Amino acid sequence: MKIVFVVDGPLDVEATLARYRIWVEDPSNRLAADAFRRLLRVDDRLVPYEVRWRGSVDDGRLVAYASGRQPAAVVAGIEREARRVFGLDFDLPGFYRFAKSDAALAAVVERLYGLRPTLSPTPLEMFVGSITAQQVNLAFAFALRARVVRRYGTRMAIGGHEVYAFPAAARLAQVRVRELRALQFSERKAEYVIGIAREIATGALDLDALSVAVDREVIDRLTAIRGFGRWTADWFLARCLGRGPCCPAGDLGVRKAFEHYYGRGRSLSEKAIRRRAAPWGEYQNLAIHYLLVGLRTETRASKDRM
DNA sequence: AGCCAGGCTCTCG
DNA sequence: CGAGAGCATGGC
Repeated sequence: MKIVFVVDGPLDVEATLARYRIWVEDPSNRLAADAFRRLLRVDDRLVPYEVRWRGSVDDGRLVAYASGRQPAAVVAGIEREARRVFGLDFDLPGFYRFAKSDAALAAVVERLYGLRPTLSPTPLEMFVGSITAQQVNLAFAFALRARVVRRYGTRMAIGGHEVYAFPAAARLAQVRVRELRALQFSERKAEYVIGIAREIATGALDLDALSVAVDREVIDRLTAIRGFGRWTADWFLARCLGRGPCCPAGDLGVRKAFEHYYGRGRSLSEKAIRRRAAPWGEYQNLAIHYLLVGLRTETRASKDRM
């Protein structure tokens, strides 16, 4: 089975997928030099696939491969996940035209041409990632999540490369708090992870309904769940649903980015950040991603020079 | 050693 | 309500 993707607008694959290299390795999203590998979960089946890329930033093509013939549901599932991981549904050309009106954005956009946000392949991965990332440093957060994947996920091999399926909600719903404590989760985070897994497994949280709900409803629905605050809801809108007009203004990284690009070294309040981002409308999500990566790569570049 | 990490809940005034 | 403590651990 083979799916060819025509990319609308520029795509810098290395920059877009860099997040899979920077911190701890993600066992369910394996990035090698030549391909991205993952397992698609369809009902009770796991289907290995890989995505390769060729061409330039401005004229790139992606091709997804799975073995043999596959039913339509599998083909559609792989296509959907790949589009998410590579950020293919973002309107980069429109954003670039818009970014010219803002000096800070214009400069960052030029330097990071072809960068796209990566969307979480599934909501559960996003939720578990968010819970682990609450309050602690990101390296530790990714390590925690990777432990969950290795402990409760299903291991398979794709062309000699080890890949884990992210654990199903039903599996995580059965986990005991003390098991996660052994993986160095705090009592609270263990409860949150098991709680959201149960909400999904039982259908109490309707993911299909959530994916089409308006932003305000998504925020209200998610923040009603224990362990889910505004920060988690905002990032879910941005990095799972791919909504344009969202602004995780409480995020530490976002606050640092606004301080750097718009505060002349002075920090902005969460309210002030929302006020500043609101006029960006549909492009808030993209703009904030560029500012975050912009600051991170700027810092890194200046460190390398020293 | 001590403070801070891409927060959230719970309690108290 | 808004502020403040507590959470658990790793890195500097």
